[in-house]
Amino acid sequence: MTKRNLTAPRKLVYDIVMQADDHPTAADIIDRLKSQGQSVAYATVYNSLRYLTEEGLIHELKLEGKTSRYDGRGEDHAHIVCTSCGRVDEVMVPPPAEWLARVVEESGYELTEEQFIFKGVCPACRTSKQKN
Amino acid sequence: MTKRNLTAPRKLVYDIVMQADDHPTAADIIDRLKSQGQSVAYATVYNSLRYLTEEGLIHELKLEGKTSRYDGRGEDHAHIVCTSCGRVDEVMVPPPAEWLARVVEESGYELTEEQFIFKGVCPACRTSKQKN
DNA sequence: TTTTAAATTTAAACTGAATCTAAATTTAAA
DNA sequence: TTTAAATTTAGATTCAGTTTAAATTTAAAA
Repeated sequence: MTKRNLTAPRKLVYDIVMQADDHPTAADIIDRLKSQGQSVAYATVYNSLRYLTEEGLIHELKLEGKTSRYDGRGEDHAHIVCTSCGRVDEVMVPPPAEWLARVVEESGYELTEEQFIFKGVCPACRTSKQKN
Repeated sequence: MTKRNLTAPRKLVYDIVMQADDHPTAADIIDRLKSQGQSVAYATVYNSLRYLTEEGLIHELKLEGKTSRYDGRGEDHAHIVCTSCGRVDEVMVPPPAEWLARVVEESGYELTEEQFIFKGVCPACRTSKQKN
């Protein structure tokens, strides 16, 4: 009758995401649970990820492809994806508040979320390519 | 032996995207081709969309869900999605160049593309909801 | 406590967007 | 022409994610 919150499987999933220093997919999370000897059903992982995202405990990222990735860092922030090696980095420079204000003004929307994705070539790939 | 460019099916797909004033999915494009009496294979539409995207003639948008949408407007620009009705609007206020410069500086990446997605509640949904 | 009903977890089937394959076709240039 | 590379096609395949219905767990009332 009462909504439950951080149930056991949800906590397991949450801990995996928080411990990760990359941006794991649902499949990654299942793998890591398995290698810890934990068994959580496929659908439960997805349900848990949806729950955790709705609660704002983690963030869902739609970067390349159809697979969502998850990020446990507290504050919302932009990401940058290397188109050459697929590496994902955090962008810790926040967007200017003034720009956001203008977007709200111009669109008439009430903003609830922003998702900023940059794409480019990371330093390592740039040097390894030398030319162009 | 030579790379072909705007082949017949690619042109058909391109025209559909350019004529659209919404952001059609691949399935939308196939429907519109059919209703014009044109027949283009499913895979060809995807191949054409990939080609057109790589050439920079159109833009691929990953908004909600797993389905890509396509946009024929020339300049790259941000989008805003209504979480209530699903409506998608263009955001014509460009991000401050100074912010982008700082992102380049901080990340060390060479930027090739930006994808900015705002989410929120559109004016129509806000008024229809009245409260909160 | 015990009972009850709602919420959650589970395994397995299903969905649907996108990719892959191999064959057929088209095209550019020799 | 002839040839070889590029493209199109239909259909099979993949795979992330959702749905289903049954089993389980839980909170709170009795």
